[in-house]
Parts: sequence; C-alpha cells; structure tokens
Amino acid sequence: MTANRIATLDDVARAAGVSRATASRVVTGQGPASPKARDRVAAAVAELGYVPDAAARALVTRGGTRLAVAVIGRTAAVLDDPYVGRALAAAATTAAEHEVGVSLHWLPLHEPASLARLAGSRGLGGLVVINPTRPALETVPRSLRGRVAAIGVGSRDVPSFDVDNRNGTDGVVRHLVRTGRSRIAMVTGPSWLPCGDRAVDAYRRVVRDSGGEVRVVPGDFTAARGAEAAVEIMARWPDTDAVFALSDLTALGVLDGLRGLGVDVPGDVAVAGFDDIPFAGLSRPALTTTTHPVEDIAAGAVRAVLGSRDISPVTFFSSTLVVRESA
Amino acid sequence: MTANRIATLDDVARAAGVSRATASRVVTGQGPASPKARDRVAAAVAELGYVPDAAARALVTRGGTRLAVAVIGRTAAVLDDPYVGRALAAAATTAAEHEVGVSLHWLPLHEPASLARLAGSRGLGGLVVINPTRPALETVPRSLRGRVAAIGVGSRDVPSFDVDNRNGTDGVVRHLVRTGRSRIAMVTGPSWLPCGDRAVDAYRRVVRDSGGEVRVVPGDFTAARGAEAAVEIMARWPDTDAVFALSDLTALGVLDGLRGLGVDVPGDVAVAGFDDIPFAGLSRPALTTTTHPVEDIAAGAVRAVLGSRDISPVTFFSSTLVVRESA
DNA sequence: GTGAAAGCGCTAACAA
DNA sequence: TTGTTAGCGCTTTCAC
Repeated sequence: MTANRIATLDDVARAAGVSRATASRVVTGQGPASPKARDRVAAAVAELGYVPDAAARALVTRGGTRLAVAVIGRTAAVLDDPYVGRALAAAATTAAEHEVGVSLHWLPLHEPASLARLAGSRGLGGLVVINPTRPALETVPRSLRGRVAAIGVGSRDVPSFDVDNRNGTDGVVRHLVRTGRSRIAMVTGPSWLPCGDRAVDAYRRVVRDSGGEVRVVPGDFTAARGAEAAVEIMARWPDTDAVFALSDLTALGVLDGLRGLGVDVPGDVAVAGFDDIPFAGLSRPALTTTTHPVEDIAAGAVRAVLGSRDISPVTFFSSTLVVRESA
Repeated sequence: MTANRIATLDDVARAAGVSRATASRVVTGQGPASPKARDRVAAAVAELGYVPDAAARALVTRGGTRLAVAVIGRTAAVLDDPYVGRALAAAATTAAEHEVGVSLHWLPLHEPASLARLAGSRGLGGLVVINPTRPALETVPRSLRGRVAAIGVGSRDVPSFDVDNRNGTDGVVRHLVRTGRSRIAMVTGPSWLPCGDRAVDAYRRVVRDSGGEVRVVPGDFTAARGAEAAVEIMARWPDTDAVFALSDLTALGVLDGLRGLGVDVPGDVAVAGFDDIPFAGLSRPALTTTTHPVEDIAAGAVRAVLGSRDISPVTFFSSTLVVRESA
C-alpha cells in the first residue's frame, strides 16, 4: 500500500502498462481501446482507487466543475420554498457522487437574459432548472446542450423530470369525490408555470365527469395566498364542500382561512394539498395530500446532466395519495 | 468590445503591460507588486471583466473546486431537517459568488473516520460542518486547516459560526417568566450535541433566579420526540405551566402531545420553540419562538472557508424573540 | 519588484 | 488500436 499519495492517471497507466492516453480513453469510455487494454486499466483503477481529478478534467474539456440549480420565480423568495430545499439537498447529494458541487441561483421570471448569463458563466458543468418557462428554456445557449435538465416542463433540447401532475391531481380529486364531496374548488399554482396546466386539466375532467361545477381560483404556492383564496372561494361559492390546492403551503393557508371563517375541516369542507411537505403531517387537522419522490426527481435530473447518455425527453414520477385528517 | 472570448490572465497581463506572473500576484493578492503594477492590473481586470478560472486555479494550488457541507447525526435523516435545508441553500448561494459548488454529506455520529475520509477526498476546496462534535473536529486533517468552518461548536483550528444559544434561550425563558409562568420545563437537543449545553445552562440560570425548579427532558430535534416529551413532562410534573423546546419541530410535537392530553395552550401551558422554521407561524396556536439568521450564519461560514483571512474563532449570531400565540 | 519557465492532471489531435 | 505531443489557465519557484 503506497496509498500515501492520491493516484493520478499516470500511475494508472504505468500500473496497467499502457500510455496515459490509452488509460484516459478507457477511463472516460471515449475513443477506441482493445479489450485487453480495457481490462488492465480497469484493474489498475480498482487497485489504486483512482478517481479522476475533476479540476484537471474541467480545465481541458472546458466542461466546468459546478452544477447550477436555477429556480425561476417572481421574487427571490422562491428559493425559500421547501420543495426547492428538498430538491437542492438531493441534487447536492447526488452531485457529490460525481465530485461535483452545486450552486443555487434565482432567475427573475421576467428576465430571461439571466438564464443565458448564468449558462454562459465559466466553470459551469451543467444546469438544472426548476419550474422553467418555455421561453426561458429557449434562451439556453447550445454550448450547454446536453448538459441541461428541467424539473418541470422541458423542451426539445431539455429533458424534463417531473411529477405526473395529471395523475396526482386525478388521484386527489377522485378521492374527494369518492368520499362524498361534489362541490370541489381548486387553487392553482402561478399562472406562468406551464406544468400547472396539466393539473388544472385533470381537475376539470374529474369534476365534470362527476357532474360538478368547475371552481378555479389562482394561487401562487404561498400560504398567505391560500388563506385569501379560501375566503374568496367561500364568498363566491358558499356551498363548496372541498378545496384542493396545488401546493401544501397553500393548502395550509386554506386551512387557516377556513378556520377564520368558522368553517369546520373536514366536517364542512375537506382540504387537500399537493407535495407532502414535512409540515403536512403536523398541521391540525393533518393535511391530506399526495406525496412525490422529489429526491428521485432531482437525482434523475442531476444524473441526466452529469451522465447524459440517451435520456428520454420526459420522465414522469408518480404521485401517491396520503390520506390524513383534512380530507 | 472583443468580449466574445472570456478573458484569461494572459489577456489581463497583456492589457496591463506586465507579465502573467505579476498579474497573478496582483489578482491573488499574494506576493510583491509595485503600486503602479497593481493599478494597471486592477484597471485591466475591471475593463476585461476578468474572472479567474476556478478549475485552473484549483489544479495548480490543489485547492479544490468544491465546498462540502457535512451534517453530523445519528441517521441520514438529519439531512431532511429544515435547518439544514436553509443552511444549504444559503451556502449554495454564497458559494456561487465564488464560482464554487457545494456538495452535501451525512456524517454518521459514531463514525469519526467518515469526516477524515471526506476531508481527504480530492477536489475539496473547503468544508463546512454542521453540528459537529469536538472529537469529530479533531479528525480533520491539517491539510485542510484554514479551510474548515463549523456551524455549531468549533475548535482551536476550526472557527465557529453559531446561534447565541445562551442568549436566545435566556430571552425565551425570561419571556415565559415575565408572562407569569413559573414552572417551566425544557426539552433539550440530542445529548451528543455540544452546543446545546449553553442553552441548558441558560435555562437553568433563569429558572433558578426566578425561584423555579429545573425540569429537563432530553429531546432529539424531532416532532415525534416532542409529543412523547410532553406526555413525560406532564406525568412527572403535573403542575408544569410552560414548556420550552430547543427546536421548533419538537415544540410542534409538544403542542401535539399536549393537545392529546387535553391541555390547553397557552391557557394551561405555554409552549415556546427555537429557530422559527417556516411552519412555526402556521401551526395553531401559532408557535412563539426565537428567530435566527441562518442564512447569515451559513454565509459567514462559507466566506470563512473560501476567503479565510483573519477569522475570529467564534462568531455568535443573536436571536430575536418572536411572540405568537403559544406563549 | 519583475519576468521566464516549469508544471498541476488531464484530454484531444495527430501520427504511427 | 496505440503512443507522442501539445496544451487547457493558472500559480510558483527562481534568477534577475
């Protein structure tokens, strides 16, 4: 064990009895190499515990050494969203496996240039965009093509990793119908967020199929807006007996607004959320919602960016209904 | 504007009419340089918008290009703590200013070697340890000295950035006393966490000063444990009229446990937490707690690691009491 | 105080 | 299929 010094590619090449170039080809998997060379290099790598130096590699490939996670939103407050925190933690854990670090950025909604600026900065190995808009995705320079993934809606060049909103919403609203609710309102996400459409569609369909009336009110994923929305809903359609919000935070706010109105949950009105944030189980009544593998989603996006071999354009992750007390 | 290509140090040197070596000295601030050279280089840097290439620099300095955030805890679940998420987001944002990415790691409590292993991995530019133990800090190799900071307790070699637990606790408990509570119990953090001691001390002091009895029950920062602790406390000291938990999550659990017992909050028993997590304002009753500049703390630690010039060994950040409904 | 030169660890032309 | 060669952009001796 001369494990004192960290092994370099030269060490590997020497141990395998090949040139550094050949060793490099085998390690990266790019370029030709005879089976024999392949084996010997692989053995040397294993024996020496060789790990490529990310800095050196980045220097020569101009590949960058950092993965940027960018969140699009109206204000920098989007970075405080629990969903973002979870996704970031998962990204930072997954990226660590590749010896890559993650940086976090807020992209102002109405400033598409900010994405381009970020994408153009040196040292960027890849980009994961959370909640992108389609126009924003268009501004990604093609120098980054193949090293961008979206959590949310994607594009032709940008593979998408996302919750199956349609299915998730379907499950929740059906649950409400099944448990006897028939006048169901929905609080949506921000209108600029394209992936919310699928959810609204699904809601519409289920409600119509069950002979109900469509009652949609806009939201913005915040709790404060949920409380307002609850008041709005009850004023506009006083006989509402269920509210579905496309965000747990908003659903929690709805709970609050309803409480202020003296409405009993779930007695008078059922409330359901979306995402199963940690607090969902802690509210009273505990929030019925639908849970999503955010960690898997983020890990998928990161691996697509860092590994990038034949990624399918859209990967959906399914929802699981979590029935607690509120619905 | 030949701003097409990103400027390198060579461009700067040429523009300033000096050698690349001199330009490097000025940019890094290391080594001698005449005032004149300094000025010319600075001007060139500004004009060309020069940003050093992190990868190239890391390659030659062996400085690494990635900042690891490591959280010590009994299980990997510590990574899900909202406090960690907030700190990570702040770290990832601050590190971005230095073109550095962040990776996230869990360090098993009883496996000190894991820290050494992480610290030894190549490509590591720095290390921020959250909630370290003193023994764990001892295992940090000195090759990383000056590039490590702690959020929590520090050591002779590792500067500490932390909430002033003593002051924070003092403020909360005094508030309880001031509002007429006299039989105050405390739910602590995990016993292995050294920085909890200061809080317990402060609690003891205030309680004794006001002629009360010390009632301490161990916690672990989870909500589940809070619920249990509430039951324990009320069984052991039935006349308890206030509970202070060193974690909001735990305080939320206490709220829950008390509710199960049919105890009215704040009528019968006041409850106060610590940290002001986002959900604190959303619980019913809304949680009285004390708020901390987690973002500033994390940013401080990151800057200490990345900038590292004369950092004071301990930096305390103060708490602010947030009075809501529960106390 | 300054510049010339060497080289960090790696990949990518190019020739063999 | 392989090895040789030339850098990527930067810091750092070491003479001057």
